[in-house]
Amino acid sequence: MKSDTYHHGDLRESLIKMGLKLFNEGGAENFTIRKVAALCNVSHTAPYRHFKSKEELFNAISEYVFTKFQNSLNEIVEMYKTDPSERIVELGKKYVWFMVENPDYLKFAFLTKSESVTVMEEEKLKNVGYGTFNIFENCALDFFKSINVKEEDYVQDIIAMWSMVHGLATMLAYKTISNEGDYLELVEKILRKNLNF
Amino acid sequence: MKSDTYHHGDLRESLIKMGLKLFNEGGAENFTIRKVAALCNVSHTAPYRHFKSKEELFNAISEYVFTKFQNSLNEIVEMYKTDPSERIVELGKKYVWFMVENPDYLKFAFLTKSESVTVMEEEKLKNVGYGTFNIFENCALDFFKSINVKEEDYVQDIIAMWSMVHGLATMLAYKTISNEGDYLELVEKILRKNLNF
DNA sequence: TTATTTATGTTTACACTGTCAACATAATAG
DNA sequence: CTATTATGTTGACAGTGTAAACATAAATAA
Repeated sequence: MKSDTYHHGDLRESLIKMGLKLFNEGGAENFTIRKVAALCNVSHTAPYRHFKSKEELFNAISEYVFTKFQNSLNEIVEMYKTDPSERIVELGKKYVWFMVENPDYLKFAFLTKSESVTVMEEEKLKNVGYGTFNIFENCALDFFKSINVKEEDYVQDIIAMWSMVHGLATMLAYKTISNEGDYLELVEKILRKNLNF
Repeated sequence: MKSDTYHHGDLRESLIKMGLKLFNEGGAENFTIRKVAALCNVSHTAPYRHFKSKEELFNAISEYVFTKFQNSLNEIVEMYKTDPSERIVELGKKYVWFMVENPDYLKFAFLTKSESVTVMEEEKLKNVGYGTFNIFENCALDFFKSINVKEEDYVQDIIAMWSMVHGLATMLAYKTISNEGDYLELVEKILRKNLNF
């Protein structure tokens, strides 16, 4: 695929991966179009043939990361297909695990500059947000059907459950609470106790 | 206090407030030392007499914001001194309210670039994080004493409760879930139901 | 095949950024 | 009053995002 020729061969993909690498290594400040280009052995304006702006590259990376995240969650969904309650716990654990193990991925994909994206981009970001939320939502609905819960409480219960998972994940990832030791055990205990299993 | 003289009079304070203003208006990209200086009617290097670097100004703003946040929470703590359970709910509501109403404050104070701060600064950031957590923790302990909860479950229960509050707050602030309508009512319902009142 | 269009990359240029060094002025201490 | 210190300004520099003009390879039409 790659060659020593004038053309790179797969620059778009490389830019995304090198951009992510820079991000993970040195944070947002290290994420520079010119550095990304240099890492791809390409002139500093070459990226503009593939992305209209730094922000567009950023959004592409965001999409790339979120796809990975969602795939990771969907693996769990498949794996525990036959056990709705176990699935909820494992999904929560996976969610927390991914955030803790990839804090930079999410720091930038989830939280950074959602205020400076255009309306369309914002819509897309919201969707990836909804994406992971929806995966959980569907599993939660399955779970609720498997036990006895009043229909009208579905939405609030789902929000409550996911809030806890999401809150745990962000606090652990950002070290608001310590994540030394076996944090997954902590997560599991908390989920089992509070999700009424 | 202010004057038309060579010296500004209260530049440090002004830099913090104008920096915050820029941040809230246009996000991180709008937060530029030179713009902050311009807003204070001062040359573009004047800020360096008060802050060693952009990051130091950033941290000062962070501290300023978090102090406000904590004061806001402590008001609730005082107000509901005699009612431990009500206090928990109101504290959670205030937390969510502050995050939703000031998403940019927190987006930058809470989440941005915790990877690029020095060890000492990181320690400080963690402390402000612990700060709000501790306010809640103390109230939660009061509450647990007022009802019957096994001692050994304190820690996990507190984490669970606060995870939900924090998760709700971030999801609402970042619009992962819609915050149209009366979101505080939603928060209150969820808290009351899940905090076993 | 050859010729032309399109996709992809490079060079150059510009305004803007953070920050340093040298200098200027005001406030304060002796 | 004078010297020191705190605070501000000017000018410079390397690094940034990005637009314009140019170059080359690849794809397509003839």
